[in-house]
Amino acid sequence: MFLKFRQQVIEALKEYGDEKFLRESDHADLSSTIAFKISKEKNQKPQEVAESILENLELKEYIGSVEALNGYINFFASYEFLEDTINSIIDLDENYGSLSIKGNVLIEHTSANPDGPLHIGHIRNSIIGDTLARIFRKAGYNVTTHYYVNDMGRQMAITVLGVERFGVDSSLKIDHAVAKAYIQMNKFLDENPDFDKEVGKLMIEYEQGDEEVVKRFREVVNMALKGIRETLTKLNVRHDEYVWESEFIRNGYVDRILNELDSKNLIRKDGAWILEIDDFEKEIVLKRENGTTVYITRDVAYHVWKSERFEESINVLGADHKLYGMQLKKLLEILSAKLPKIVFFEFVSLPEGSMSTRRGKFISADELIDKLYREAYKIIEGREIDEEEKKRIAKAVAIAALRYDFVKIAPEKPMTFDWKKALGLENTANYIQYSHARACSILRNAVSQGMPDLEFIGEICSDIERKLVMLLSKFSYYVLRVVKELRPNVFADYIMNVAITFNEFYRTHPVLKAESDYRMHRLAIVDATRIVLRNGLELLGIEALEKM
RNA sequence: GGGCCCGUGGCUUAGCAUGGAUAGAGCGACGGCCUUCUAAGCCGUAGAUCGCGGGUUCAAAUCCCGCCGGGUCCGCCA
Repeated sequence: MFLKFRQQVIEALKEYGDEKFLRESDHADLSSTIAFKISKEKNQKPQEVAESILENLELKEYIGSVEALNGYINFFASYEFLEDTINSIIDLDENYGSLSIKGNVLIEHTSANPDGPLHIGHIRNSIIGDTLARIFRKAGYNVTTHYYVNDMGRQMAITVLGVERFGVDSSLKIDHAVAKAYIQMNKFLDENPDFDKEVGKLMIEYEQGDEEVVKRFREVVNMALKGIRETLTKLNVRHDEYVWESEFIRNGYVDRILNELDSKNLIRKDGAWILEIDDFEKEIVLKRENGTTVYITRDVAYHVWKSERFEESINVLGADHKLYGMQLKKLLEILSAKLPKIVFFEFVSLPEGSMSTRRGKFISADELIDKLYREAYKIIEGREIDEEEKKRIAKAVAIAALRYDFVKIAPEKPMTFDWKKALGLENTANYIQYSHARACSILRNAVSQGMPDLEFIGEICSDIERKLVMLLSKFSYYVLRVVKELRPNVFADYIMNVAITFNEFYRTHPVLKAESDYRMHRLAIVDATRIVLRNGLELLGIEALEKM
């Protein structure tokens, strides 16, 4: 709805309606700074320019009033806008906030090596990727999500050998058991450098598609994947497909792109196959001297494959892959394939330094989820709710806290993990869930008292109610911002603001005890807020609990 | 050494793209609020040289240059 208001403001401003000068502000529902710009060109005072623009404005139905103040042109929404906002939220219900942008988009995220469990760095990727996928769907896109399984690397050969040599510890969750074998095998390799030959041999055999070896890889990769998938499910993260990189060797795409590059005379073959392009600072190896391909070769093939099937694609990658991302795009450009948009996020590190699966230095997502669950359970332990319900709530609260803590931080900010902060449950996500539960509670009580019709009345809105309704109107505006900016944190922030403003309303505006018109009016606001919070939490992959 | 990213109250952080009206929020601290729709809540108070220095501008957290601190990349690794 806010987008409609915004559109009307742009139209009203006519030749001055450049979006670049529109600002959200505390002083107005929308304001334009265009007068500052023009005053410079015309050598007039901003306020005078603003006033003269004001005189020629053509107001639309959703613009209630306009003022020129300190050089700003301030727009205020009309009662009609407020009423249409509340009515459309209640009418559209779970569809409120949707947009109708069309397009097929592929979102690839997480894609952690199947050599152990997901750790808290991986899940930053998962949470950003999954939230983007949800928001893109809300925006109208046809979204497919992929987990790209790196089954071909050196680390996988080591993992396979590790599992075979040391077995899997059945007392552990399967992916943790795989990591244990992987760590042991790395240690073994450090102590027995000769054994490295075996690793190389296995890699070659796997790439050549040796049936027996493929079976061995599949078994181990699937073990890790099974555990990883369980973790992702707990996090409410689902991938439509798991795409194995070896697939692109087997289906001919790797050969295809190598031939294409070769036919352009871009490959120097001196043992290894090396890409020759002048404008790049580093040479890129595409095939090792032993004939096996490297990661980027298969990944380029995968992206060419993507490019043939999807209109757009988005990758979520750690910031350590920035140079890699440029190399990948460069190659795709040469091959005339569509380029992915890449969302980079900075590292999650531990106070003592960065994480490493190989060295066994990481905090697993499972461990964090487990500890959060126990914290959440402690809070409701003593309450009179049945046991199953308690567990369900504790689980939802734990995942909410976890997802929100990650999604709220702008991707480009580095994070340092801190147990004490991570386990604090009396803030952020739970506050939003709590606000939603509160709204539900009011509505439940209203129903039990015989619910009247809901009827929002623009004229009787208090300042706080008005502020809340304006905020509710901005849902799709923020959906659109995330789609354009690929920064899901701005949506997380928006939902938090709705919750904060709702609580401000809750405190100062009795609903059930209010008199006739006010009661209906406020119940409509509560219901609309409930819908916005619920739809918003859904986009964040957080369960909107009705009771807490 | 070169590239990229980050640096905003004690802590975490929004705002930076597109310069503009008092730098917004949460945690923590301190003081208060449960005979009133869920206290996982609410109210109040204290707390900021927006890393440092220059520049552009009527106006800079925001743009430009230099520097400092932290991270990261620069593999026939993935």
